[in-house]
Amino acid sequence: MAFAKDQSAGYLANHMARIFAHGLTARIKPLGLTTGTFPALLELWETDGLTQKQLVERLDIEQATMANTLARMERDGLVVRKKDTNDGRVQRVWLTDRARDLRGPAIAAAQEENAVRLAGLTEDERRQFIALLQKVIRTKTPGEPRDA
Amino acid sequence: MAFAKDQSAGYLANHMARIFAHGLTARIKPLGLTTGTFPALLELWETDGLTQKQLVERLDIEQATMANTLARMERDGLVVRKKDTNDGRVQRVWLTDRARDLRGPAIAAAQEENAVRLAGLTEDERRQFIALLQKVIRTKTPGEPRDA
DNA sequence: ATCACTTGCATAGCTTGCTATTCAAGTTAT
DNA sequence: ATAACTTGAATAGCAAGCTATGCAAGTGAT
Repeated sequence: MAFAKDQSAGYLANHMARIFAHGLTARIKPLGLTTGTFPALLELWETDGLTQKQLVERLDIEQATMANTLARMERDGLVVRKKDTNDGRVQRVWLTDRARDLRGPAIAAAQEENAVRLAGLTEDERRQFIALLQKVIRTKTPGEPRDA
Repeated sequence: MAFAKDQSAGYLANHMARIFAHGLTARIKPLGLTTGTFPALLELWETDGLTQKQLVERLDIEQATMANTLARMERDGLVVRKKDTNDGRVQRVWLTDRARDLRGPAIAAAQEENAVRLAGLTEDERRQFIALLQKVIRTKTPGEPRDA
C-alpha cells in the first residue's frame, strides 16, 4: 500500500500552512506581531471589547489556546483584559492604542503574503482555490462534529 | 480596508491544517502515534536507515524540529538512532519492529482522514484541489527562497 | 601537524496549538 | 438560604513548529 505524501490533502495542508505562517511571521515581525495574535486582532479591530468566549466562538480556537494567546497579547501591550461589571466571570478584551494603530500595516502585510503566495495561480484558480478551502473546512465529519 | 478572514488563503490554510491535524490525531492515537512523527515514518517506511540530514531534506522541516521529533520517536520506541561508522557526525535512523508493524494501520488512518475530509468534493474537485495545493506549495517567492 | 572552515546534530528558548483539570462567579431548585 | 449545577476563564502539561547558538567530527590548506 503506497502512500504518496504529495497526493495527501492533509500532508499538503500542513505544509502549506507552515509556508504561509513562515511568510507572515517575517512580514509582521517588524510590527512586533506574531501570527497567533492575528485572528484575535482581526475580530477586535472589527468589534472592540469582545469577551474571550465570543472570540473563541468566532475563531474555532480552543478556549485554553485563546486564554494563552490573550495573555501574551496583554504582556506585549496589545490588549487589556477587564472584568465585565455585570458578570464577574467574563473577561472583556480591549485593544490598546498601539494595537489599533497596527491595523493598517498588519492587514497590508497579510494581503501581501497572500498575493505573493498565490502569484502562481490565475485569477480563476485563486477563486476556485479559496472556494475549495472553504468547502473542505465547512465539511462536517460524522465522528467529530465541528461547528455544531 | 476590510479584511475578510474567510477569503484569506493564509487564514484558511491554517484553519484547514488544524482540522486535518485534529482528525488525524484522533485516528492514530489508538496506535500510539502523533502527527509529528508521520512524515518521518513515511520516509523511513520507504527507506530505512536514512540520516537525519536526509530526512530534513525530504520533508521541508527544520533540522532542529527533526532532531526533537526523532528524540520523541526514540523515547516512544519507534526508532533507534545509531552513529554512522564512517562518519561520526552522522546519525542514522532505524525503525523498530513496532514502527514497521504500524505502517499498514497508520497509512489506512491517514487515508480515511483524507477521504472523510474531502467527502464534500466531487472527484474532479479533489483532483483540482490537490493540484492547486501542490502549485501553491511549489510557488517560490522572491524574498524567502524555499526549496532552492 | 595545526589552524581554520564546514557539516551534522543537539540544545535553549520561544510560539501556537491541543486536552484535561481547576476555580470562581452565576443560576436554579428545593 | 443553601446545595447542586452551569458557565467563563485560568492553569498544567504536552506536541510540533521555529530561530539562534553551541559543539564535536571531518576536511583542507599551509
